[in-house]
Amino acid sequence: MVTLAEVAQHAGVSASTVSYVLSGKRSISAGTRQRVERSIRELGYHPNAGARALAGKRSNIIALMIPLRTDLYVPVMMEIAIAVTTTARAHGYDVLLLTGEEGPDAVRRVIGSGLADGMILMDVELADERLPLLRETARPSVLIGLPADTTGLTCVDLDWSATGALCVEHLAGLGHRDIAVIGEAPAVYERHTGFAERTLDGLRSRARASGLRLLHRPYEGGYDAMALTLARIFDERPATTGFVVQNESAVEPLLALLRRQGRAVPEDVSVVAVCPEQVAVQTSVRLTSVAIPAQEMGRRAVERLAAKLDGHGGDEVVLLPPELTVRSSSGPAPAAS
Amino acid sequence: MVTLAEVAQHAGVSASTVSYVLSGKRSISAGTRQRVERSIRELGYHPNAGARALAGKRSNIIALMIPLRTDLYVPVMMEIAIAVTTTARAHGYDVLLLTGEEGPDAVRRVIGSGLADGMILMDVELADERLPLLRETARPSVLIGLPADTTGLTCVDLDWSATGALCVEHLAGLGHRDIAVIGEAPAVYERHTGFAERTLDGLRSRARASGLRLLHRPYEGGYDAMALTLARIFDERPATTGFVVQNESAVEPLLALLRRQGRAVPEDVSVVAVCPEQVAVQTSVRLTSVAIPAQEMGRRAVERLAAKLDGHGGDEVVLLPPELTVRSSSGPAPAAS
DNA sequence: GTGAAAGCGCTAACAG
DNA sequence: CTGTTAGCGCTTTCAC
Repeated sequence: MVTLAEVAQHAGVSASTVSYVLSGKRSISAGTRQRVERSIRELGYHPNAGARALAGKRSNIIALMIPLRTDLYVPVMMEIAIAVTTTARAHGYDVLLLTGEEGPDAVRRVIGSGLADGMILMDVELADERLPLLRETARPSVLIGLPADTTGLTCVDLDWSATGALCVEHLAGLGHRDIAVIGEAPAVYERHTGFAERTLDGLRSRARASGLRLLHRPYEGGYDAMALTLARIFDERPATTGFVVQNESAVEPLLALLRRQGRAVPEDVSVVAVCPEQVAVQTSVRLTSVAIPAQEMGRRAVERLAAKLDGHGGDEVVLLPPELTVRSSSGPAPAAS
Repeated sequence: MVTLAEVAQHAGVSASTVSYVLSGKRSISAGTRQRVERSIRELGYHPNAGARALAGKRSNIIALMIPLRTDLYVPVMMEIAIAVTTTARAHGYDVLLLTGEEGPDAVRRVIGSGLADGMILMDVELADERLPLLRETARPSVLIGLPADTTGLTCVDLDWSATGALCVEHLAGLGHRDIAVIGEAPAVYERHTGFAERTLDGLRSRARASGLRLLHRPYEGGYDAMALTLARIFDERPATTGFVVQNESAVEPLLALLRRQGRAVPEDVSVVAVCPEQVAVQTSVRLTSVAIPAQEMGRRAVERLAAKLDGHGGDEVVLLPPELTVRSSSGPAPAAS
C-alpha cells in the first residue's frame, strides 16, 4: 500500500505539503504541486480512508437508510437510492446503505462510531421512533418524507397534500362528481406513512371544497382483489366516473377490469395516477398522472445534507410542487344519464 | 465522544483490556468483563470506525456495486441489495453502495483507500472491464453474474443456461413445437450481459436437442411495440404455441394482446416466464415460471465474501439450479389442425 | 510557500 | 489473566 509519506519522499517534499495539495487548504507553488501530483499518479496513491477519518474527524460518508419492506413502490426507492449515490459522489461523499431493520440502533451505531458524517432517512413515519435521536445528535440528517412534527428537522418531499388536491381538481374541472381513490396496501396506512395520509388529506379537503364525493379504498393483491374492490365501489357509488390511483401494482388490474366491464377510458371513466413518469407511459392506456420525482428528491436530499455538513443552511422543509401531465386516461365526465 | 480510554478509566482497567473484551481475542475474567461491559453501556461507548480501520487494517465494510442503468429488472436489483445488506450486517459488515457510473475507477478507489475490505459486483458483463483489476488485487470480491472467463474469480448466479433449457423442456413436454422467446431490451444483448446470452444459449441448445423451432425477439417499449413483435412472430411462425418471456415489462402487454387476438392462455398458447415469484403470481394470468432467486443470490454472495475475508474458501462458481413452478399459463399444445 | 511534530482512537505485539 | 507501548496514515497547529 502506498502511503502519503512515500509520496512525499518520492516528490522530495514533506508529508504536510502532500496533504495540503490534496486538500487545497493552503497555497502551493505551481512547481511543487505538479511534482506532487506526478508522484501521486506514478505511485498510484490513494489516501487511506481510515486514517483520514481519524485525523480529519470526518469520514466523507453519508448513510442512507432505506426501508426493508417491499410493499411500497420499489422502483421509486431504487431511483432515489441511485440519485443519492451519484449526487453524493459528485459532492465527494460515499454512501453507506442501511436497512430499516436495525431501527434506531442503526442511527446510534453509525453516528456514535463516526462511520458516517450525516444521514438520509427514507420511509419516514408520522411519529418515527428515530426522530428523537436525530434531534439530539450533532450529526446532520435529512429526511425524505415528512413526519408529523418537523421542528428541528430537515425534510425533502413531494407535496403530497397538494398532489391529492391537484388530482381532484383535474377531475373536478372535467366535470366528474363521484371519485374513487385506489390507495396503497392497508399496511401502509396502518403504520401511518406520511405520504399516504397526506395525499388522502389533500384529496379529501379538495373534494370537500369542490363539493365532490370521494371514496377511498386501500388495495393489495392481484386481479381478483381488484375485481372485488371495483365491485364494491360501483355498488356504493354507481355514478363513479373518476379514479385516482396511488399504487403502482393497481394500475394494470384497474385498467384491465374497467375494460372488461365495458367502461371505456377516458370516455366513460377517467383515471389519474400518482406514479413515476416511466410507469405512466408504459401502461396499456397512457396515464394522466402526477409524477413522483424520485431523482429530484434524492438529489435535493444530498444537497441539503452536504450544505449542512459544510456549515451552511439549517433546518428547512423542502416541498416539491406536484406537476400533473394530461395523457390519454382522462377526459370530460360523460353527460349524466 | 466517548473513547476507549475513557471506558478503560471508568472501569478501572487498561485500554487493551477493553479492546480485548470487545474483540474477544483473549480470555477475560468474568469480573472484569462485566465491569467493562457495564462501563460501555453507561457511557454509551461506540468504537470509532476510523481508528479501528486504521489500527486493525480492516474497515468491516463491503462495497456493493449496482448498475446505474434502469433498463434491467429493478426489483431484482433492489431485492439483492437488501439481502446483501441484511446478510452483511449479520456477519458484522456494513455496506457501501457504489453505482456502476465510476466504472473501474470505483474499484481502484475503494480498494486503494482501504474503504472496503472486499466487494460484490452486480450486472457483470461477459468481458467486464473491472475483471482484470479484481484478479490483480489482494482484496477479495464476489460477482453476482458470470463473465465469460471465471478463472481467479468467485461468482454466484442463477444457472441461466439451465433455466433456458428448463423452459424449453417444459413446453416440449407439453407438445409444443414452435416456440417464441420474448427477451430483454436490445441494449441488454448488445452490451453482452451474461445472463441474457446464457439464457438464450440454454433455450437454443435444448430446442435443437428436442427438435423444436425457436424464435428470439428482444423487446422494449409499450403495447404498440408488443403488438408489432407479436405480429411478426405469427407471420413468420404461424404455428407458434409456446412463449418464453424474460422481461418483466413484457408480461402484461403479451397477455393482454394474446387475449385481444382471441388466443386463450393456456388453451391456445402457453406462456412460461423467467421472473421473480412475486411477479408471476400478480399478473392477470398466474404464470408458470422459473423464479429469479434474488434474495438467495445476495445472501450467498455475502457468505462467500465473508468466508474469503476470514481466510476460508477460495474461488468458486456457485450456480443456483433453476426451479420451474407450474401455474395457470401453460398447458398441452392444441392438437395440430 | 514549506517543514516538523503532535496527536486522532484503536489494535496487537510484547511483557509480566 | 492483565498492563505497557509502539505504531496504523493522515491532518493540522506551530514555526520558519
